[in-house]
Amino acid sequence: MAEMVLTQTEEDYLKAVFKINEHTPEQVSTNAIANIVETSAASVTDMIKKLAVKGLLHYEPYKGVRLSSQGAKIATELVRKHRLWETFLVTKLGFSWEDVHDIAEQLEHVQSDMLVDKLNAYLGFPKYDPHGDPIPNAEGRFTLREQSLLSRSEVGSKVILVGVKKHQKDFLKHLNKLKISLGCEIHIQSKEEYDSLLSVSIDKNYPITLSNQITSNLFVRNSQ
Amino acid sequence: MAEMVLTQTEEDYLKAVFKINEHTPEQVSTNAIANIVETSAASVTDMIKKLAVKGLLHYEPYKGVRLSSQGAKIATELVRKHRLWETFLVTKLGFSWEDVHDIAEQLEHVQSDMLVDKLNAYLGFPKYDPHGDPIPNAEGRFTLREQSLLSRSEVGSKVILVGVKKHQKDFLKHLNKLKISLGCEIHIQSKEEYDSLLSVSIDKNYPITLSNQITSNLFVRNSQ
DNA sequence: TTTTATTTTTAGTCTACTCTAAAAATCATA
DNA sequence: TATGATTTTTAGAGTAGACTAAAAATAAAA
Repeated sequence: MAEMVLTQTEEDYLKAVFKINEHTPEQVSTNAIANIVETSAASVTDMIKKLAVKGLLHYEPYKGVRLSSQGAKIATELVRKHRLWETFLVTKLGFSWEDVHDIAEQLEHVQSDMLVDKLNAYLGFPKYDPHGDPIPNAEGRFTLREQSLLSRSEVGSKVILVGVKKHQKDFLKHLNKLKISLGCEIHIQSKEEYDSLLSVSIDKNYPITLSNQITSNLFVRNSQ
Repeated sequence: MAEMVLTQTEEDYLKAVFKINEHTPEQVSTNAIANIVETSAASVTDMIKKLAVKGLLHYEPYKGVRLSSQGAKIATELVRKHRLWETFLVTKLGFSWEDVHDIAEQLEHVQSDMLVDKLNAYLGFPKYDPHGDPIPNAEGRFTLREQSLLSRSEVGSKVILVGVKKHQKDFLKHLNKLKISLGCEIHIQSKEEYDSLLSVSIDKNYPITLSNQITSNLFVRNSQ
């Protein structure tokens, strides 16, 4: 299987299928893809037929699609590039984590294996991107880690923020305002059973109150 | 004049006109553009009409085109991005100067003013790229410098290599082999009048002989 | 199980960019 | 200045990707 050259659009479709599959391991529906690539269902049908012919995904009319192994490989490579570029933008250029997505979305389509290798080395072979998402290695394997939601943590425990579930700009900016960033220590002081409000101390500062909308979108691990 | 969003193809055409204009300040012919963007003359006619309607270049049928001030601004910005990225690839990622063109050709189309600003700052506001070409500043102005061709230098003089006229891979690789790189000192030992062969010493090393094909493509300045 | 609602696909069309072939204009040469 | 060569433009058509509207299939509700 030689190197297949895809258009930017084709790559975007493959990545969309991959992204949906991260959450639900079932067949991916036409509409789900249409929502992500922001186009009509009819356009999606056209494109997935084309990609199926190229052998990048398996397609059953009215049933949805699944990535083929080759399609998954390409999609994973795109995720790898996206997350490496996000890491570059934050750690080297000084971008804030809420500003890097759209730029990485463009950079990930640049074609050059040597570029990816050298960028990876330059960044020190990072395992996670600025949002705590794992960066697949050149073979497409992810480094997974123990993680759970802050909303599930026990009162009295101390945890470390290792990732965020949502990547929306306003969510990330809100975290900035609260001085919550990757790697910070969160000490859970108390929990209100009725509405799940959590009183927490961030990096030993004066306690603040977090809603469930926040705590159910923060991935943490135990502070050993 | 609000921010005009152009397709990658439109940007490539503008840059082609700009590039041709660097050498000849006349009207740019349809065929000259076709050669650079590697397409047919008919396609070029279509596209330049479109760009003329958008006010990015002045077009007289059968006479050729000139960039409008707005078109020149966009083309200059592309050159700026291209040369900043080339600088990044060489100085930060460790690429060799003959390998960066194609990658920069892709990177230059990434849209983000903030990215360009931060990249520029990260690189330390470079004035010249890895080939010695001047990097326009945010206002589109170039820093020009005293430079002449090595082939015109006098016997006995010492000069510094500040740029290359050709960017072909094989030419640059040949310079690598000869240990000729930007900033090196060239001492002209002797010159053969008949065929213009130059005997030169690079960085005080044992003299080597350079043909006119080499020396007429190297920009130098006097070693004060 | 039939009816209704939703999802997906087909059909036809549009825009951006490309091409080849032929016509028109310009340039070069006798 | 006429004639041939070259360049440029026009005309017609193809591909990629998108759209809307309508038809077909599936899922949900009565």
